[in-house]
Amino acid sequence: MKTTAYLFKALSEPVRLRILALLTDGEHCACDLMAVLDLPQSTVSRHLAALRHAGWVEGRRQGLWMYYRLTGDKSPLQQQTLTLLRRELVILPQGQQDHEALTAFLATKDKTGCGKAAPDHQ
Amino acid sequence: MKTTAYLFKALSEPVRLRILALLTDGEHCACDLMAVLDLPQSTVSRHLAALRHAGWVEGRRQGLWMYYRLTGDKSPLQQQTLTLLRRELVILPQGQQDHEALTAFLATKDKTGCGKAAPDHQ
DNA sequence: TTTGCTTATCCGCATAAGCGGATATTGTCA
DNA sequence: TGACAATATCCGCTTATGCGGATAAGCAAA
Repeated sequence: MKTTAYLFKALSEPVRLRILALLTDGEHCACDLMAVLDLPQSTVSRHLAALRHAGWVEGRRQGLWMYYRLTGDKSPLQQQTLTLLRRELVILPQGQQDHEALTAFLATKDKTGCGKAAPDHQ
Repeated sequence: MKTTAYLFKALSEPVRLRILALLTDGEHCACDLMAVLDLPQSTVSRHLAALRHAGWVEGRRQGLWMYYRLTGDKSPLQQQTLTLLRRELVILPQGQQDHEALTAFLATKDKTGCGKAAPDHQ
């Protein structure tokens, strides 16, 4: 019962819901999330840790970058809850805004650096 | 997003999950819940208020007693989440214990009083 | 090894949330 | 009305949680 409560506690923060929504369409590195959420690095990292401890996401290190994605084999409760949540988040304004902000950021992003748009050579 | 988080926050407390589980098979008055949960009246009342504010349960006053039940028309997200949750809670030991404790209490309960077993006339 | 970049953790602080006894409110019945 | 029962709210307290700057740790390339 306590662990079930813990599962939902991880979903009780708007920022964490936004992160889950962003990870719905694949893995992203922490700095991309920072850019979209527009929050300090320590804050984003802390929320990612919370989601990881509750088993919602998992991280993969590749060089300097940490790539996060939704956990592969979740419990049935988690799997099904996530399905519901996904349906909910895509229709929320914030979810749509974040998604657009992410694709916009990725399009202009400097692939060699992180958390910042590509320098403007023009 | 904030309101969705608020929805899940209500589910992030073991006591509140226990209450939801107990209400799964119908409405019960607050004092019955107190007896099963074995918690002070103020604590139970507070958790019931939290569930009510988040829209998970609704109360109906009948004389002195307040009868609580799962909300009739919930949002789709709530409805579906509750379905998942129900499946989870019935297989948890605590959920089964509480359920047994409730039926046992109701069997011996003094129908005219509340929160206490029937006086033993023997 | 040094430098620089990304991420994780630490720190002090502020706010939120839980607790349970005490009190207030609401309703019943004599 | 007064006494009592059930519930809600208030109170002071403690603990949990979030915040963001500062620092530490991990990694790559010079």
